[in-house]
Amino acid sequence: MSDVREQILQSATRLFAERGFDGTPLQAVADAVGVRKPSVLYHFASKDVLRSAVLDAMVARWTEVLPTVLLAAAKDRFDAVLDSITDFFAADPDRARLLMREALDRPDALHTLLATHVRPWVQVIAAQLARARDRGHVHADADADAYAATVVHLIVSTLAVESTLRAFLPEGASPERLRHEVRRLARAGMFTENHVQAARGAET
Amino acid sequence: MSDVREQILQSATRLFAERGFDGTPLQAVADAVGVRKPSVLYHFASKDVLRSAVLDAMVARWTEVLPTVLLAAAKDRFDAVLDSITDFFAADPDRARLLMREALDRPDALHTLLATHVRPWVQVIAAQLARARDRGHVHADADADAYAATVVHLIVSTLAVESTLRAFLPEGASPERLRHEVRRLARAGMFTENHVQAARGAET
DNA sequence: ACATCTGCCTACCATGTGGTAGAGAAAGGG
DNA sequence: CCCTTTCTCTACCACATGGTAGGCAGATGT
Repeated sequence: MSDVREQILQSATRLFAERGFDGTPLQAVADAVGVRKPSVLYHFASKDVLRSAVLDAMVARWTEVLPTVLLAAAKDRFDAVLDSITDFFAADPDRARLLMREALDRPDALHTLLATHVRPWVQVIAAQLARARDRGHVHADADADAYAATVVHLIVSTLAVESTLRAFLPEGASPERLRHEVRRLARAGMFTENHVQAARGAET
Repeated sequence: MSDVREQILQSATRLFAERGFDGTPLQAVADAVGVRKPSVLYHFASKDVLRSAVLDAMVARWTEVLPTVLLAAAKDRFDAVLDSITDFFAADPDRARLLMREALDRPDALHTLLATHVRPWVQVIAAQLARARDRGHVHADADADAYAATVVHLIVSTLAVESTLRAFLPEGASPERLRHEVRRLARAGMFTENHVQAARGAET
């Protein structure tokens, strides 16, 4: 495909994530790419089409990466699943910000998109927890579906607003502390005391 | 104060939370109140002033409610603190959405605001955890500051995008399951196995 | 009574917005 | 070689936006 089209998608993703859809004029996208506004509208018939394309591109990369997550999950290695999700969004925080913005701007649209493309994979985590619970490794009162949803949301939303959250940490603290604590919370919410250690390096 | 001024603040809060600042023309605020656009600009010199006023009003209510939280914290009742925060944002999800939007739109501005007005209170939670840890009631590897920041963020962000998160739950599941699981995660992240039960109803 | 102030209005303006029309360069295909 | 297709451009449009100017009714203080 055209190189320009790809650049537009890339710049639009960044700008939408940073300033929001309503806060980003097409002119800004055009400027970022180094092209005129009508050229943007040549590749994407309307601003709304561009928005969909940006989202679709992100979902596409997500479903491209997910087999890895699934593979890890198949081995029942909890941390590998957590890492895959974290890495995907940490690799480009625009993704996390974009998702949060969509959740706020168009909850229904994102609800549909998530239910279709992402929910099956989130349920992998839920199933993992349910299996482990049956074996008595985890908290008996855990709600598998809600747990998986909450943990994924916690990872994504924390990465999305990391810079703001640092307001609660001592001056100059590294954001690593937040990410580390998110992992600890996710583990502590799943495994009972005796199995936290075991889960860390190897299997559940 | 003028009744209209109050109504403008109220409508603007709701609209900014729902559609975002950039997605809300002053005309929409005026319409919601049943007044002409210049009247809005009479009470608030510019749209940006209105934005600040909306945020300030929310922070004001927050610091109005917080003595209750502090009181609860003074008694070291963990759940009471959790409840106070949850209730404040659940009472009006616009607050949660507004905060998340600000975190995305103007991270630096919100960072400053939080560091000034909210951080002291979040540290109450951190201190609570630190104290309990010293007594051996909680996970030894917990990062008090990061834990408090993460838990507060988890509560707020979950309420902000609750409707979207339900995409991960079975059709027709109640959002209560999410809120419940958030609580369970917060507890499990703080207390060691033997003390979770104790913390639930009474003291740490 | 008068002047002043408050609060809301109508009318207007400059600018920015998403989007269209249509010309022209470049490249490929017969 | 010419015709068509692809892509980008200039020029433009209708409209919404944040904001201003100034008038006008009613309350208030003297």
